Amino acid sequence: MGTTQLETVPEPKYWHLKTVLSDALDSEFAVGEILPNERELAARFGVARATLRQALEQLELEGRLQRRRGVGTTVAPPRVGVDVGSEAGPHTWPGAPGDAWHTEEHEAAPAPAPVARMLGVAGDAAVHAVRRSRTTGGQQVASEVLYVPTASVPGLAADVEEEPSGAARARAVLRELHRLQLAGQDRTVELGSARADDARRLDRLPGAPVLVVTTRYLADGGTAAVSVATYRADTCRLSFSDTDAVALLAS
Amino acid sequence: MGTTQLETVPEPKYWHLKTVLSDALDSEFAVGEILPNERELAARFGVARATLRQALEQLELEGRLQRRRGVGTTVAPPRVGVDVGSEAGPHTWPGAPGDAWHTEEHEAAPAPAPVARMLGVAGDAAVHAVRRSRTTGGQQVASEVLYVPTASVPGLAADVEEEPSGAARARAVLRELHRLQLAGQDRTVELGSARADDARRLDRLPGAPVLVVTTRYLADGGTAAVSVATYRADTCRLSFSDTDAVALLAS
DNA sequence: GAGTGGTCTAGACCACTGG
DNA sequence: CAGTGGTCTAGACCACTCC
Repeated sequence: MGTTQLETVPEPKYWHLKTVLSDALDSEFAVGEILPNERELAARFGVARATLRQALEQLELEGRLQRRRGVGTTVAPPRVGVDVGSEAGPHTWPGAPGDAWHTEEHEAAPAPAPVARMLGVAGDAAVHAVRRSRTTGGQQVASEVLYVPTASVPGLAADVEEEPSGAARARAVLRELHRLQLAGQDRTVELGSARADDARRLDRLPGAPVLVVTTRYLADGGTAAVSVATYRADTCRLSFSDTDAVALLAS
Repeated sequence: MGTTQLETVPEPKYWHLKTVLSDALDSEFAVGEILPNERELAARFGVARATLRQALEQLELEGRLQRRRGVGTTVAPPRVGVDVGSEAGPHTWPGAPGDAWHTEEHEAAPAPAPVARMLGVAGDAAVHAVRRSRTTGGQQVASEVLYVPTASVPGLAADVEEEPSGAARARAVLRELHRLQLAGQDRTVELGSARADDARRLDRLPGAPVLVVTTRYLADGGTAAVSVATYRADTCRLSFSDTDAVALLAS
């Protein structure tokens, strides 16, 4: 037979396409530049649009491309590193002076089931939900909800609920939380997909990939609060530098 | 007009389908159970198979489902938490006694460009590449390559290169690395897609979503080694517990 | 060989952005 | 309004697993 190669694993078209595009991105395009539209790219490579889109999806997942409906596909800047491990020194409460977040909203509502379990409260018990957001370089990169059981803020004046501004109520909850002695914290990171509300806030479509950082704040031998922060997975690189290392690099 | 609802945002079919399936998964299926095949599910919901697949993809990304070619779609167990922050106590070298990894292979080759930059070596300079793997509950969850510049292991006997067993060579490199004083480390986490070789090792298809953990090991005021570990994003939840917190919870 | 998920096609229409 | 990416369809064939 005339077979010149033993094709042990026939590479899918979209996979090959991805590497070709990736190389082209490195050599022929500048950050922010607009690519030809999908119909033209598909024609140029001789594939169906769906196949081309499969390759673009991968590249977007890797943070190489940014696609926006009605606009086009652009070359994405390198991912930004966002500090998660030592925002304002280790072992500080959220909302401590100098942290990277903007306090936005407050609501009293039941926590999601897994969070309620971590807090050790009933699934239908109302807790304080403080929403915060984080921006880097003018871009919104994360959206967070901090769940604080009422038991963690016993001194909170009842009349703050009357306060019309959500941000003011939120700050009051944080202030009260800071009275507790923080004993430690405990973080997990996992992949998720953006719910509709987070997606809107992060300027993405529902289902967009996000990195979910769940932090448990420990005090008094129990869990005093839990925060769930969702970061844009396409544009962010989470950084967990330990403080010794940071000092060392700076020196 | 007779419009009963203001449809501000018409929900895509696959998105609605996802929530329906997600609820069904919670209430009607047990972990490990096999779902009806894609053609039947599509018919049952009255959508094209591609649309059904879009919903399944999302659920797989969230770790709710597991799909295997030639076998079927099964309900996935909850994600396993894998400790990344304090494997064998903080500030220990990789390969220290008691860590969670299995040392497998060694190769002398140039490091990828970004790693070479971090190490401060030329892009084409050969470095030691030590491959390790990590399993949890019989399942391979991560695959790692540790890059060690020759300058970090000056005492390494030249004749280890003759050693036929890759694992033995790898262990020799680690042993020599442990002679250095570890000053600190610095970690980042980002989303990536599995390259062909990692995909095979992790029993996934190329392009599968992975969490890439890059660790920089600092010694002597510089970067002594860099490790790049890829974790299965569908089955893993990375945990960065600080040691105080662990002690507190155990007590 | 039968049945599964994975890839691919060629088309259509929709939602959104911008001039 | 024209042009973009996002959704959806109905079909085909392929690669893989297991009996």
